[in-house]
Amino acid sequence: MTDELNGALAEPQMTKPEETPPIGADVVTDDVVNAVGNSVPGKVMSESPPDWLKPMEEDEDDGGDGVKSSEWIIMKTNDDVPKVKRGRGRPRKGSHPVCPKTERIVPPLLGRTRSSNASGTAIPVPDPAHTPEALPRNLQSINHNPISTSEKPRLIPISPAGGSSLSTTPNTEFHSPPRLTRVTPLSFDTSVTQNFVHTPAVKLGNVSRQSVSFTEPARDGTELPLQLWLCPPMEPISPTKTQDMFSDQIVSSANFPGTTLNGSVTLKESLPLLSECESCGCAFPAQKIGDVMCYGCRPKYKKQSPPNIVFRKVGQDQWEVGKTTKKTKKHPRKQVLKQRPEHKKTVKMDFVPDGDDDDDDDDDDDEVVKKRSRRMCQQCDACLREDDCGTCDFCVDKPKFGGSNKKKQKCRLRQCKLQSRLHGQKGNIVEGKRNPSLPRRRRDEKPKLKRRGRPSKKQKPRSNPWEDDDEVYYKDEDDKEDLRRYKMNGRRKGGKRKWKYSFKEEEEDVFIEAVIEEDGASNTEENPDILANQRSAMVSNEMHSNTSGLSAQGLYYNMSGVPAAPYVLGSVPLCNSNPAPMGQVTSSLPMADDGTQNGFLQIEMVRVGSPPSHYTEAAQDTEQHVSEPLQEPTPVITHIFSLVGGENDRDQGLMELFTSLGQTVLPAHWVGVMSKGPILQLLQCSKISSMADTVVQIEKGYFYQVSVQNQPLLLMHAVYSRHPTCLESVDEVVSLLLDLEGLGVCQGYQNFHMGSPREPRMSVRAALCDLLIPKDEEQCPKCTHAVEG
DNA sequence: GCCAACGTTGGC
DNA sequence: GCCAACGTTGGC
Repeated sequence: MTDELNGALAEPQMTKPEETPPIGADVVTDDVVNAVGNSVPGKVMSESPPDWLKPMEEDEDDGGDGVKSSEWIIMKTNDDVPKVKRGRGRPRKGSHPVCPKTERIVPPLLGRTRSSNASGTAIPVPDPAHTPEALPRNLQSINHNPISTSEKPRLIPISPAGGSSLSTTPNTEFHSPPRLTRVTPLSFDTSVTQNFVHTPAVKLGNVSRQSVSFTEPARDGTELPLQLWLCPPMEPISPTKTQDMFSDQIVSSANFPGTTLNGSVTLKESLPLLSECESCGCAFPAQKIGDVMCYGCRPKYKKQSPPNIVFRKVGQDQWEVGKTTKKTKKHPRKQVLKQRPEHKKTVKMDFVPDGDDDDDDDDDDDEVVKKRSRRMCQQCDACLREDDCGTCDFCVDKPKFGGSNKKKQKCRLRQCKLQSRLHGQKGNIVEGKRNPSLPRRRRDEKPKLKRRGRPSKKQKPRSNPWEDDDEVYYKDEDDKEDLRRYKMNGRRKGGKRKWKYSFKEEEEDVFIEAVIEEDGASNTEENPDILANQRSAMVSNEMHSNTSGLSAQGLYYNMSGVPAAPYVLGSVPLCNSNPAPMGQVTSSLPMADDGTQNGFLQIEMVRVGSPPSHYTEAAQDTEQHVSEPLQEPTPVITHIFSLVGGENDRDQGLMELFTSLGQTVLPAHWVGVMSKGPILQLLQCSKISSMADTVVQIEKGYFYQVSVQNQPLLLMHAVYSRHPTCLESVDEVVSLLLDLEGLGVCQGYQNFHMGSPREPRMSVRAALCDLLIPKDEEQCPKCTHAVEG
């Protein structure tokens, strides 16, 4: 996934459509000689495979299992006071005590779901807000077939020779990131939930963009398009309520450490819901006022299962149930209650002495007890996720996905966001209060006889960590080249700016979270409490079912501006897990090029249906920390503001037009982007728009070009005749956009002569396809004739 | 400091 | 014994 992003980002600069090779997994090319010459590429792009070609809905097991009682174990201290302590060891699936699993994700045909229905005596206490019934959307489509999930995992179909993971093969569908099926652990605000109906990604997520033809924007009964239309670009729809919630340090209701949209960012403000554990000193996500201990240290009296084990002390730390006592091999004092009633009545205690315990190694025990849970906050959606994505590098490394198990790491989508976040702040946390998820060898720790970790051997040179992904995802040289180009942008050798990507998933959206780290030159970094070196961008998902154009293009447009220097302004939502090119755009934010903000990227993720926020001030604040607002579900839109200077690409006229467009209410979901060239691009970012794949590029001299799915609209197209040759004013631009909104994309025709009968039949287009046709038509005359011919 | 690699551990 | 993945190590 990341690599696909990389590839999308790797485009060094904006190119004209005819120069842009088709990008997308659902695109096939046909070597049809183009008779028009230069104005039309020699390849005809086809539409995405129709829905009937796509794989069946992914499987899902019952998903109804709840907390395992063994996860919460009865502790006994020397005082004979039973305590409840969370079990050590690898967290078992479906065992989260706070937020019982309600759904799970199974990568299509990839996810192997381990049995998670082990008997447990604890009765999960489902949060009503977490139950599927509370979901604002229908979960029927994401129910999984338990039969299928019991199958052994299938190997990831490697891209065929000569084809990259981006290329179009039916198998690439199987690479598609899993559609999120898990219920967000966040508390649903009813009003907010209702607002989600504005989100096309939610309501119409599975609707093929090509099959949706709207004669009016709000066919689904929501007022989304109108509302968005009325929402000026200067006011991105952003949860002001969230801002208010974070405006002070009062922990309100969210379960998650949210991110603040506020400008000033201190450590606590950047993680406004983090509190400091009184027990271990670690930062932890407070759930309510008064939470003083982290999840691991907090007693779980309310959650404990009824005791069903009789303990008998047989040693200093050994507690026995039944006949045998199995001592731990390596860590006699680091024992975990292990309930295996069926065959081994062995109990190992997760022994956490209380304050009166005479064990002089309390600290060790505490540390050990938390070891296994250090990496999990147990509350974020990543921790709650139970299935591997099957596509990240760690998943690919897994043997079940055909990997070599070198990395032995958890799926990226399942890696705790909080811990990841804290990890990024460890430098700002004073010693002694650092995050316990960050293991550190003690100075006085004796080296073990047998060294762990990587053996001291010469490794093959590895330029950077992404190289591994390179090997995984990019099977042809073109893609590798893309990746290399991305690397140049993404992680400069000079070290001034570095991009890090992590996966993020919320609701049906799976994102790549891009974090830019400034290695210097940031005065905000001098403040240890300011996390100015991290700026998050919710970039995109759908790395595998990337589409022909706009998804990648949108990515490119946005991200390329960061290291390169265009003026990337506006919100470009990048798609959700549905195979649509783009997500939903609610607004755009043109910003003046401010030299004082040189070098910063500012990004804000905006939710559809949320009240608008006011950007004017925030945009001026270079310390604004923006990232995923975990406290609310359904992130759909991001704002990416590049403040990088770009004098070379400055074109006064285009900039003026760009600025004017930013001050104008453009037709819904159209976003202006200034890119290198300079080229002013107008993107239709709504995936449900018939113009989802359409880009209008205005170059110097205001000449413009329309491209659809990376193919230029032929100059003979009637659209050009209806508008002036140059779009010099906002009115002309808007007029064009409105005109385009009345059009749809030609669906092409199915070529029944292609491939074997077993292969999916792809739609292709005639060489001179009109691309844009009236909405009520499916094919342009050329494609119609091609069928008849 | 990051991270690939891998020993190791817990769950099953 | 297998699997998942945590924690550690050392190369870079």
